[in-house]
Amino acid sequence: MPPHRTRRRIPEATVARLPVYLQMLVEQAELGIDSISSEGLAELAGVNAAKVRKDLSYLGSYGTRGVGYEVDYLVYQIRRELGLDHDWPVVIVGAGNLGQALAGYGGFHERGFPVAGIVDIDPSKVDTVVGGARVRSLDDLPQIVASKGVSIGVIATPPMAAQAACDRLVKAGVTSILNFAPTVLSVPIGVAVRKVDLAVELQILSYHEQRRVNALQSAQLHGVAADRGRGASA
Amino acid sequence: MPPHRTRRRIPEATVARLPVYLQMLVEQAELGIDSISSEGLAELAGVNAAKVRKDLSYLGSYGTRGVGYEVDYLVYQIRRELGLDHDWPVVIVGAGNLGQALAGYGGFHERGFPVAGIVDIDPSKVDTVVGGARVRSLDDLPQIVASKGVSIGVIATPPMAAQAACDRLVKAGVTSILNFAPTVLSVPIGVAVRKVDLAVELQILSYHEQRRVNALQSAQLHGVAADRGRGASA
DNA sequence: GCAGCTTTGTGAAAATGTGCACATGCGATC
DNA sequence: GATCGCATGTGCACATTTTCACAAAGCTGC
Repeated sequence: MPPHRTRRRIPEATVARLPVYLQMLVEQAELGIDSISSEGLAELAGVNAAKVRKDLSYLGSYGTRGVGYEVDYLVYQIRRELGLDHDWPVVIVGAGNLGQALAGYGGFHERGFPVAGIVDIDPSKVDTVVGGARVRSLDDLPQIVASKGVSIGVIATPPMAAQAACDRLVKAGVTSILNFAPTVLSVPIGVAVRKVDLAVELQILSYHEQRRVNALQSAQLHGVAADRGRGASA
Repeated sequence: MPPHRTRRRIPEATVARLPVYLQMLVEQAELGIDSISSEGLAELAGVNAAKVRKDLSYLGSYGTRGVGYEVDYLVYQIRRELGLDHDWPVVIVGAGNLGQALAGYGGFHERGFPVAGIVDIDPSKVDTVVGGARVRSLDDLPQIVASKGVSIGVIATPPMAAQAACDRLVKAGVTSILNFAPTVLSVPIGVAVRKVDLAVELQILSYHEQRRVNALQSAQLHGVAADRGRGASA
């Protein structure tokens, strides 16, 4: 048997939930729990138990019927599947408000994504120290990426500069990008991009607030009491 | 006809894309463009043209066949549907790294979400000034929410404190929550929650990096040249 | 007013994701 | 070592989302 066969592809929706399971499992492990049922994990993760079982079944049959899953082993398997059995250094482009907060955010290193460097195009920011890291010039990007083996870049620039930052990251050899700028990036095929847009999140909430208001008005008009709204959505 | 009939429900996937369209449309408007086709908008937003048309069709028939959509009018309609025809003040709980960055991030106010206040439980942080706002005590939360008409809360606390922060927000009358802590919040029915977990985003990218590596190894083993990887995903 | 070109709006099909329900298999107990 | 209870793993039906393909409709020029 080959040491690591390329397994059947895992559905994207499942990939997005695995990190949440992982988080919960690690917490349980720290509490000394060594076995957990799909139902227990489902409750912690805020999803349906059947979904947990189906998700985990993509990894293989790692549960024991009548018992549940061994926490440590599951942690190991999810980590392996997500490629978290080693660190992935990241480089941050943009040392503004957000970039500095990210660089100073301990959670990155703690969860396997040490900050290999933070760069900015503005010479007045270069050599200042934020979150324990010295800001370096954008021109040092290729050198940082190559020497530290970085494959993930984080864009925390103003929107206008995001595409340029992206291009330089890609040219330097980065193959995955986390984009905080409210911009659609264009990248060559083979480069993965994920976008986090804080304003978009708020606007989605705004939509739900708006509906709530409309529903209330409508209920008053028609003398109805209901509006169950929407429950929590992870 | 009532002034604003409660329209057919818009699919969640569409709601999540409308803010992106809006962003692109506003940019086009600023460039002086006053008409755009579904194909043009699709390219800007990084999606498929059919999807744009279907998404917009949930708002109503606001396009002109053979011509396209009038940018200004579409901006108006999307804004109205998302409830962005007025501001939604937000309150931030947690004045750590992230909370401070969020308070100082101009994009919120600019896009209709002024920061009505930032609170922290730590007395040593209270009364310090971050991003132009004075940090206030967590105990002032009800007063801030009531006086400023806040309905959206942002949680930027450490994970351990997130559920407590959430409970206090809900008790103060907040009905939508944006959670940056890596925790699953439990809220009463009718309260909307969205979660942004930076580490989760990185872990999803890690999965794709991992697959890339596996695919490369596998290709080498079998003498194959391919690995088209995954293109950009918004 | 009609022909031709363009682009919307939308049924219908395909793909993806979710949740139920239950057969299967494992451990415990006697 | 046979029986029982319990939780996994999965087939299947249903729901949601995406994509295709095309008729309907508007604008232009003759």
